Amino acid sequence: MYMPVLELPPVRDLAACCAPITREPISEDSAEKFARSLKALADPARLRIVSMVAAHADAEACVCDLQQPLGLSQPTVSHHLKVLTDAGFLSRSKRGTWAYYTLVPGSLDSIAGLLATV
Amino acid sequence: MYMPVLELPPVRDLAACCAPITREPISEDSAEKFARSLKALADPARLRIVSMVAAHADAEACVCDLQQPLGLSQPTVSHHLKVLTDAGFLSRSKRGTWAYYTLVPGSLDSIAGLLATV
DNA sequence: CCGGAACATCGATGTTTGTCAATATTTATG
DNA sequence: CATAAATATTGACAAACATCGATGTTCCGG
Repeated sequence: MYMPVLELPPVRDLAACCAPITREPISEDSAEKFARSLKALADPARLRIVSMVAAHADAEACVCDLQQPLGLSQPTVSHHLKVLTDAGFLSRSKRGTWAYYTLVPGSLDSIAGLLATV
Repeated sequence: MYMPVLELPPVRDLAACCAPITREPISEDSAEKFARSLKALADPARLRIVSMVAAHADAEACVCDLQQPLGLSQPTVSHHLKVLTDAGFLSRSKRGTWAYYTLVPGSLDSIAGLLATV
């Protein structure tokens, strides 16, 4: 009594050069999303903004606070703040004529955590 | 290459809107370097490459291994591998006609660690 | 209600980047 | 040495991006 031979899946030619896969790599979709988050951080001005916000008491800063040390125009600073906010790293609250930006708690950590799983 | 505006505006009135600084934000230089590293990772194809390399037995893969699942041309895959290698995330070793890429141990972790200090 | 202050949005511009086709380079093999 | 295979490099091009000046918008004080 013997088992029927199982048909082999249409595997690609593994013979030549490469080691087998030991686990699934991240999906195309996850890569896309993760890349979007990293892109939001991958700019010197934006990294400094995040750092400056974190360096403030209350982890809070307004545009007027950032413009001069960054050496960038006000529209450019606003642009970067929007990118960081859209990506979920900062949140905006307006009080009077000022707009205060604060770090979203855990947002940086979650990126750091994702890096470990890549 | 375009330069940000260099001239510093006259000292602004600090009185008005903002909380004091509790620690020094990262330097312009560190921001520049860190951004370069993040930029190298901030691309869907490159994240998938890193993941695919890590997913291989021996954490090693050759170009031929990556091209088809990525759905990109061979020159494009080589380009991404070069970016990741120059940034210190992958290392290359050639054996015969094949080029094997492996993860540089700790390189991802060090980026994750830097994120915490921003 | 008017002027000014803080910030956002828009439009334009030069730069960087991701991609591919074509070509060069390197290595093994006949 | 000639050929083929795997990879790298080059050149070109369109899309994305960072930046700024000009302009809109919102809010406060007189």
